[in-house]
Amino acid sequence: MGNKNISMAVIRRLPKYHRYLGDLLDKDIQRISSKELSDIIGFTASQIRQDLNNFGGFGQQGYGYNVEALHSEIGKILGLDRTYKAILVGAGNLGQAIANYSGFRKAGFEIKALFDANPRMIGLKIREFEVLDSENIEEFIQKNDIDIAILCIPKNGAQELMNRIVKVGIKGVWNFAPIDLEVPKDVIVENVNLTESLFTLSYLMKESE
Amino acid sequence: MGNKNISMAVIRRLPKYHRYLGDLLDKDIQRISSKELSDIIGFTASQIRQDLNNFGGFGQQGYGYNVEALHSEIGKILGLDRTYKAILVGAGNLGQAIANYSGFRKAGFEIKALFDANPRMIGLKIREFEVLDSENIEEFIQKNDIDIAILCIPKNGAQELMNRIVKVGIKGVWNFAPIDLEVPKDVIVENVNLTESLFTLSYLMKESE
DNA sequence: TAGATTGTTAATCGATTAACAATC
DNA sequence: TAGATTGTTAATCGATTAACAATC
Repeated sequence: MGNKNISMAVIRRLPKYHRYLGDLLDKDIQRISSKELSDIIGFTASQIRQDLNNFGGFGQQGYGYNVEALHSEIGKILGLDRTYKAILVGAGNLGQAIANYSGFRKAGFEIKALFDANPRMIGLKIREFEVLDSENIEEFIQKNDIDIAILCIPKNGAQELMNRIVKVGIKGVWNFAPIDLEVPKDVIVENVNLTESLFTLSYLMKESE
Repeated sequence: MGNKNISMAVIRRLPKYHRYLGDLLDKDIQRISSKELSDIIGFTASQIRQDLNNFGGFGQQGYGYNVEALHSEIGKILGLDRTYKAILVGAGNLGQAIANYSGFRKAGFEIKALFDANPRMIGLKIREFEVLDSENIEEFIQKNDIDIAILCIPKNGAQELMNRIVKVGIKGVWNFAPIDLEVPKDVIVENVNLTESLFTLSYLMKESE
């Protein structure tokens, strides 16, 4: 188990630090102060220093932070230095888009297979994958030591599928189904709820009129 | 301009209330107390009552809340009772998935056209849409009174496109490009950053080991 | 009426910001 | 060394939770 209790607010800022530091690296910028980073990322310098100091003293007084070192450290904190084996369930439009999404492999998530319950999808070739029958998902997970499932399925049946795959050892889920899944506490679920995002946009647009 | 200052934390819970109330409605449940809702949605009863009371006294002492009325009220608060005209830019895998996504029309967002800059995409038929040339985007926005743009494009060029469409009156953006866009303060941007979500999953999985 | 549950105020908790001594 | 900027403690701000009078 990891560090002291890091709040969710801090955790969700980490990928942003990583992205901005990557941008700086692309521009061959070698050092940056919390003040300068504040100017481009939009968090206060104080918050940036607090956030980083949850994980270690990465800076140097009078100098600031070394961009490359900090980028690499945050990468490690995010776990980008290891790999996970994943399967994707639900090979519809969204599933195919995610399967084609390359940012994935970069984060160390290797998709090993695509599954679908629809007979018309099974056997189809998508990218390097043949779509497999969801019936056989437990067997595949066990044989191939899969850690993660990406769920791009409708909410109906999602919890049942979840129960099945958790039973055979799935430890993390990237969930695009619009449902809050119940899982044992050692299983991590990260939700991407497009409808909630869209409704938020709707609210804010209404408010800004 | 809308109500008193509602915090982002509250706003992001509203779509969840709406979804759970919709589920209850489907089950023909007519009334619910903040305590019962707390049990299924996972927020405290106190928080639920605080949240709702930002917008009005929708409950009744000794009774609770009428599910149908509350669902409808939150729908109105979210702006689901009006429609917006939208275009989608970037007709790649993700763009096509979004264009096929029906939750959309339900939220009152009507996609009027798909745009792409890639000559090989232009002219393709996707669903009921022919993919149009991004070159002509300003003209289309003005002629058709478009309010919203859905951006499913790479980060390179995203800011430039943003500048162009803001100039001709776009008021909201659902942004899937992994970049924080600069916009005038009366333009709303709602980001969906898949990489940030994935990195968060990566972090949490590492931590739970 | 008695019981239930809201709406709302007050208390607590946690996150953000400010300040500054330490130190490169 | 003098100047800059961190790491960290203290102060502030905001969000969540608790409590309870109002009332259906």
